[in-house]
Amino acid sequence: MVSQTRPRRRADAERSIARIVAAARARLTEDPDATIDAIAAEAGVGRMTLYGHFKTRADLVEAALSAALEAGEAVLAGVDLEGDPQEALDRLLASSWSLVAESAALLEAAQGVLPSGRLRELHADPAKRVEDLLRRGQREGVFRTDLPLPWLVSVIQYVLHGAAEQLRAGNLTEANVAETAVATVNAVLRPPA
Amino acid sequence: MVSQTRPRRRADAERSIARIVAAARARLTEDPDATIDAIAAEAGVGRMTLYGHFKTRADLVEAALSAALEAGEAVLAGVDLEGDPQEALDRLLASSWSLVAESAALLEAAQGVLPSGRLRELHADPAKRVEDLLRRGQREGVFRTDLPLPWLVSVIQYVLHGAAEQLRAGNLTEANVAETAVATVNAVLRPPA
DNA sequence: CTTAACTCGTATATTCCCGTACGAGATAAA
DNA sequence: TTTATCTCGTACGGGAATATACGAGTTAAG
Repeated sequence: MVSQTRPRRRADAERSIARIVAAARARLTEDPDATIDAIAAEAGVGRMTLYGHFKTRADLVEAALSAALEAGEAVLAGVDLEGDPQEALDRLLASSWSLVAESAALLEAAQGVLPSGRLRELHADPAKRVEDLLRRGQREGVFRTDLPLPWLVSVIQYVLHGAAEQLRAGNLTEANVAETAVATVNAVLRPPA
Repeated sequence: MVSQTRPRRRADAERSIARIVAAARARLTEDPDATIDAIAAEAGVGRMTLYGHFKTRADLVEAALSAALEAGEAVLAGVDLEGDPQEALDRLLASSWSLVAESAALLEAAQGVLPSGRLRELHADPAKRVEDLLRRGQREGVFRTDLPLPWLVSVIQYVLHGAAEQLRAGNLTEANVAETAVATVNAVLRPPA
């Protein structure tokens, strides 16, 4: 998964990096412009330690985004995408909606600091998995075919991102946010009358 | 419409202000963190001239947001919202989707610099108009009632904002963006089977 | 135990942006 | 034409954030 360029790395360094990346994911998700200071503080490490592992801000953002996408991949890999596409999508969203929402937020955070090519490259694999499922659903007549596929994928992201936002704002609750998001996505994908 | 605190203001000042506000709307819509320099440059005016009319960044953002919302109000006021709610909404979106998308973007830009109370206050009127239409549609059985009304309003914003974004990215074209956005919104509001 | 790796504080350079001050020149309004 | 307003350049100060430099103390690994 992670590039193993340096064969020797001490255990505490490994731990620090993990905590920094976790902090970056958390912090950047709720504020795309979060300071390096803030991330270091949330990770419980000195700012200089952080710079020891990530020379530039872009490095850190990319690491956070990669970690989130890898986590997403791991979850997606564990979901059964066979059978009825509608139910498969429900399963997928139920188990990964928050991760997808996080990825979308990080993607936005990375928009400015990473070259757009690198961005698309990182995001290609997870997007493709959703895309394939939607395509199969379209073939089987379960999902609408009158709108561009990439648009449908984007709308799913917008909805999940929005759901996370409304949850933070207190307009949705932990109890109903997943249900609401899933119902909305299903409505978007349903073929028109 | 606009407060007339200063009875005497020269015509060229009036013109400058108009150009600055227009530039702010355009610039902030596509980059919420746009620099005052950039806005002044796009307005074709010196930075100091800008400061002559807007003492602080918040003032400028608020002016831009107000202008966009007023423009939206003007358009909304000209749309016939009576009759079948579904068709009324289609009319409304067709004639104002880009303005709503712009307002959403500016709203996001203003999130950090304006007190949230002032923000809600500015946004209350236009939002209410859409909300009323949706409510009427719900009563008449045209729109779904199983999801919270504020959520539906938010989703409309997300979709329109996303459509504008995809248009900028080149994934949608001028020709199909409105149609796509409207179809998506209709799908969201349609009662479930 | 010895070494190399890691942590982390302070200090500093740099950059970017906001906002203010001053003042000279251009222009609209009377 | 006279006057007040407006434009706009240059310059300055402050603040925040990124990134580097140096060095002393701490800790894992052999």
